[in-house]
Amino acid sequence: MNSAVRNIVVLNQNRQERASACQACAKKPLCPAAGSESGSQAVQKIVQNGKAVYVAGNKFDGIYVARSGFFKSYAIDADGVMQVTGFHLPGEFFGMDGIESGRYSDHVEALDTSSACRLPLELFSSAPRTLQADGSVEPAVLSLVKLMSRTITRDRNMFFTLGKMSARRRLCVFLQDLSERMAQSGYSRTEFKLCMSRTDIANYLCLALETVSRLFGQLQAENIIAVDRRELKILDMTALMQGDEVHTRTRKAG
Amino acid sequence: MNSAVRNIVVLNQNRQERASACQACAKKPLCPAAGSESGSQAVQKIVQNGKAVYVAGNKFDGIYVARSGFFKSYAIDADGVMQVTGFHLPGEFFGMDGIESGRYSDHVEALDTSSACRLPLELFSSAPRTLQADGSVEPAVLSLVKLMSRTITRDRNMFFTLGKMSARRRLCVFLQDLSERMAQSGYSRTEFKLCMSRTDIANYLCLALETVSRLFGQLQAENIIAVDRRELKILDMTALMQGDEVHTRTRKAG
DNA sequence: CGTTGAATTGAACGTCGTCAACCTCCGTGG
DNA sequence: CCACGGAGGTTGACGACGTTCAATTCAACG
Repeated sequence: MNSAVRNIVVLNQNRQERASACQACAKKPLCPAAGSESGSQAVQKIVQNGKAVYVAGNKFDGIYVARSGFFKSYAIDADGVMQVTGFHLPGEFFGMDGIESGRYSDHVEALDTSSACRLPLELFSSAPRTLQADGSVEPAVLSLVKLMSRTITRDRNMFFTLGKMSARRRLCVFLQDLSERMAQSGYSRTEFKLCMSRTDIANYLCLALETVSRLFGQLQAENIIAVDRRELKILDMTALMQGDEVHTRTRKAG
Repeated sequence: MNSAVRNIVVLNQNRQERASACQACAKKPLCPAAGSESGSQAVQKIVQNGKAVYVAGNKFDGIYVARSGFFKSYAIDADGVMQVTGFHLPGEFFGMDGIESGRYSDHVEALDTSSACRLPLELFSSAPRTLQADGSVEPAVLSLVKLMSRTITRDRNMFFTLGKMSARRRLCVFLQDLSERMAQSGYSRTEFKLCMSRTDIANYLCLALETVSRLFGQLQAENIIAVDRRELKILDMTALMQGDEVHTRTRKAG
C-alpha cells in the first residue's frame, strides 16, 4: 500500500561513476550514442538492483543510455500516487524529461544490477556530428531532437493502449512491445525474464495487479504464453499480437 | 444564451500561406516564437473550420504555433480507431511528432476559423539565438529541445489522467487545464467557449460521450460549473480542482 | 521452520460502457 | 410559416469488465 512512498525513501546513491571509453565499450554496436566523436565525455554509472539512477528533483545532468541490466522510471504526483512511466532496456535512452525545467521530474531505478552512461547535454550541443547506425552523419543536436521526437510519438501511442484497450489487450501489447525491444537488445524475442514485478506491470498498464495476474493465467491457459514466476515464453506470437479473445471491446470511435 | 461570442470574422484569403512578419504581428506578446531573429522565415497559414492543417503522412515541413482560433490533433491507429491527442490554443506549439520520421504521424484540424504559423526546422538550427520572454537569450536549438522536453513531461502527466483517475476527475482536470490555458491565451479563465464537441472531449479523455454528457450535468447540478451547449462558466474552481465527490476512487498505488 | 513479500485465486461490488429512446437546435425546402 | 431531417447532445436501463476486499499459496531467506 505505502510501498510507493517507501520506494522513494530508500534512495541512497553510492555514486559509481567513471569516464566511459566508448571506443572500447563492448556494447558499442548496440549503443545509439557510441558513434559520437565526443563519446569520451560520457560517464558510466553502475547501479545496484533497487537503487536509483536519479530521483525526481535532482538537477538535470544529462541524458542517459541504458548499458546493461534493466531500469524502470516512475513519477509520483501531488497526492503521492505512483505511476510507472516506462522501462528501459540496454541501448535505450531516458532522462529527456529533465531538460526544460533543469530538474528530472521522474525517478529512475535499476531492476537489476545495471549500468547506464550519462551523456551531458553539452555533448550534443558542442559535438558537431554524430555517426549514425547506417553510416551516415548528422549534426549531434539533430540526433537529440529526433530522439525526443521519437519519444513523443511513442508516448502518444501509449494513449491508445491505456485509454482505448481492454486489460487483456494492454497486456498483450505490452508483452509484444517488450519482446520487440528485448530482441533489439540482443535477447531472445520469445523467451526472456520479466525483470519487473507484477505490481510494476500493473501500475504501468494502469490495472490492478490481480487483473494482471489473472490475465497471465488466462494467456497461459490458452497456450499463448508460458510463465513461471518471472520467466516468460511466448508460444503464439500471432495470437499475442491480435489480442485474440471473445470480446475485443469495440468502443465508439467517435 | 445564443452567444454574442459569434463574432467570427471570416477571412477570405486567396493564398493560404504568406510570409509572416513577426515584428508586426498583433499576437507578438503572446507568441513564444516571436522573439526569434529569423521570425521572417515563419509562414502564416489560415485554416477554415473543420479543415486540416496537415494530415498524417504529410511530409514534415516545420513546427507550428497556433496563432488564433482553435485546433485539435488526432491519430488513427492500424484498426482505424481515432484518438484525439490534444487541443491547441493560440500561442501553443504542435507538430513536433513529425521530426524524427520526416512525416507527421497525426492529423491536425481547425475547430474554428484559425491561423497558425509554420516554423521550418531550419529556423531553429540556423538561427543562432532566440530572445526569451524574460529578455534572456539562448541558442535557438535549445529552445526547441526545451519545448519538446516540456511536451514529453506534459504527455507523461496525461498518463496519470487517463490511467489513474475516475471519469469525473478526468473531466475536472481537463476543464481546469483548459481554463489555465485559456487564461494564458488571453481569454477569461472562468468563462469561455468549448470549441470542441462532446465527442471530441470524450475521445480525448477516453470516455464514452454519454459519460461526459452525464458528468457535465452532474457538475452543473452541484453548481461547480454552468454549461449551455458549448458555453462554459466555472463557478467553483476549488471544487473543480479537488474533483470533489463522494468517491475519489482510491486505487492501490502499487 | 517461521517470516516476509510476491503472486494466485475467489467472491462481490461499482463504475462506466453499451444500447436505445428522446430532445434540442438549425438549416432546408415546400 | 411550418414540416422535415440530420447532427449533436441528453437521459435512462442494464450489465460487463475490472477493481476491491480477503484468503491462500508459493518462493526466498535468515
